[in-house]
Amino acid sequence: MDTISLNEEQQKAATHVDGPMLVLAGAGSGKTRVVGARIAHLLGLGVLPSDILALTFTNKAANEMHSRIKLTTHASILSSTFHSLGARILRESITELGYSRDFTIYDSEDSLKLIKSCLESMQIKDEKGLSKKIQALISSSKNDLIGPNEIASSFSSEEEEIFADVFPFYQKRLKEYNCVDFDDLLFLTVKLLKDKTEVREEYQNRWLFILVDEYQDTNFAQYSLIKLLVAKHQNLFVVGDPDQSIYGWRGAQYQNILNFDKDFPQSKIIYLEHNYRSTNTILQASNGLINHNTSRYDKKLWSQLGEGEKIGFYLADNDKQEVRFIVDTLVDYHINKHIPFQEMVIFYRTNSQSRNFEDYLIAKQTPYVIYGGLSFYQRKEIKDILAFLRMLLTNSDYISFARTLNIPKRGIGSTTLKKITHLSDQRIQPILDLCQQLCNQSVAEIKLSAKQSEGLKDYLSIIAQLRELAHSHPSLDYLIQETMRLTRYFDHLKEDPDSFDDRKDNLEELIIKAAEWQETNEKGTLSQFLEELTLLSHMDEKDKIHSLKLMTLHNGKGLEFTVVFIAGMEEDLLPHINSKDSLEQLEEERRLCYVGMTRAKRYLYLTACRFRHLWGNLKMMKPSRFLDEIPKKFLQSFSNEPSYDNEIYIEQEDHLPTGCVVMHKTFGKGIVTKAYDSSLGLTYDVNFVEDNMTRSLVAKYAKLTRCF
DNA sequence: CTGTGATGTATTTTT
DNA sequence: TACATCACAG
Repeated sequence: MDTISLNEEQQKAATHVDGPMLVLAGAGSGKTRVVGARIAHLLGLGVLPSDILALTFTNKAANEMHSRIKLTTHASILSSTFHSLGARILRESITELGYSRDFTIYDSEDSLKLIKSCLESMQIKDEKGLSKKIQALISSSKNDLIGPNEIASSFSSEEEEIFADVFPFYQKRLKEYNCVDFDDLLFLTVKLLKDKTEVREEYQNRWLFILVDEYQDTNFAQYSLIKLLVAKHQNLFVVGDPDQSIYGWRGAQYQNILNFDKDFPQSKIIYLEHNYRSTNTILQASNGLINHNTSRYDKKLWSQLGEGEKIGFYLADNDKQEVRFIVDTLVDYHINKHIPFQEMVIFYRTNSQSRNFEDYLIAKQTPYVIYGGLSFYQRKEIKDILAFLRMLLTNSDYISFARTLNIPKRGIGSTTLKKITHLSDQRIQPILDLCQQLCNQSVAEIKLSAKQSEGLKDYLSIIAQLRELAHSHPSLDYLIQETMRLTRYFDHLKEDPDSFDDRKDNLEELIIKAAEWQETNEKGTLSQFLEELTLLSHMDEKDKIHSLKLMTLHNGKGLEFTVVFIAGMEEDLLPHINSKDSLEQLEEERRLCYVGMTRAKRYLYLTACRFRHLWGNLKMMKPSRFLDEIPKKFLQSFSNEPSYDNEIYIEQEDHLPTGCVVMHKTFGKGIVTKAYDSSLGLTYDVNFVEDNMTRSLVAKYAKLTRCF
């Protein structure tokens, strides 16, 4: 890669060789190029590709880095996510911790199921989302490197008390099943490196140059992993931007980036402030916003790309209108300004906001991709088949066992499953071994009906047949087809005719993906295939070209688009209602907005609604405070003026909840039965006491007063 | 055991 | 709204 087209600061970073370096890279300052150039520079000096490790947060970023280097230098370096690196180290050395090397990786869904089963065994009722709260507590505990036996003994809530009991139990079960969860990939790896000297030294010698992208988003476990790996050679090169730290809720500590010079006293720091992406308007508006954060180092991003267009602001009456405005505008840009759809993005705070867009995009026949939500590999039918495949590699993975046992229906329901689990747990006997035993001889604790016994035999025979097949190294796609054939999976799917076609398509897609994977990974094993799929994220799915993209603001990090829309710029949505408790959280919301804005190259639009459908109700929204924080001179309003007096309308407290008692001048007392959005605006159905009639009344015309 | 409808309950971001 | 769990009937 040529370093000639780099600016002075970029060059300094790219030609750095020994010792720790921090590159504070503002949005759009060309950090990807710098990292690529620096690796190329190292290789040019004779550093071996195998000496270099590049760490990222998503597989997408890792793959891009890998191909970038491959393209410019023909060298193949190890470019990996933190989690994949953890998996790699554990596959080599986890026996030191008493697990076996063929462990299974549980995704969040699997681990939640395990937590639920732990709660059941401990006879704790899973109500009010307890299991999910426990899951979050376990996750953050592991990310803070606090193990199940190191939990503090004072608790601020009942949940925490339960968590303290469940965590050790959960972790014990994971080990018995020879499984690790996502967080274990970091937690156990750090534990391994900390506790086992030989293992630590081995990995400290393996990579002589380590690069980390998005350093501001590292949590304590990731930070510790890095520190352990570079302890010997100290050749650490990190890139990041504290203003783009948006994963605090997941344990990320942007202080890691601010403390870099203290952690690594010999370090050099480079500031990249020349922005090559956005117009000055977009940049200054973004700066104006982020300046409202109190705890930040001042940074002055500048651009030479000229002033550009003003930032568009549109205040819609309701969410439907917002969607129409955004999509219509994007289509207009496509047709009249000839901007390709893949250069456009719609950002929003929460995944649920994507639904309205999807409906309208389909209606308008506009090509789009939604990132997030349920990813391909999280779909029920895919996970079912993958769970069968997992059973070929383990006798003890209870979650996959429980998932597959009754497919197709064998008359073995939850009661029997519980009995089997309980006994397997008591005896510390792998679940499949116990089932084998149940088939061959009678076991006093569990009596099976003839039908159940037959069913269990059938299940075990399917697993045995597939294992034998797998032994003869068939292609993955054939193995998957055989799994579906033997389990008569399509028959199972036909029980729900509505979803059958979709699910069948997805499974066919899975077969194709497996075949493709096999082609690119000739020596790849089933175990590697499954691991890779588990560690994929939403962003890793293939780009659909010529499509406009929809995603949450979180998923926008690291991307850039010619046209950017940020929808739902409303109080309680952005900043999100759950993030308003503390200044710290509020500032993270502001950074999130900043990240969204700085994705834009040329055109940026912010939109908000006066009313929005939220969990089945119409709710009045206030424009986001962030809009006020952007200097007015950069904004241009496209808002439609409502026919009624907006001021008065806004002053109105909130809309009337269903079920509340209201008074009307002519009809008297009534009860609100429904609130909805008609063509005339907010409308209520009111059932009046006097004549028991329900009338529809438009809020802005009918004067309804609430009675308490 | 399994399927059904009622009932409750949570709606932030994800490797 | 929409999803998950629960209670109950077949």
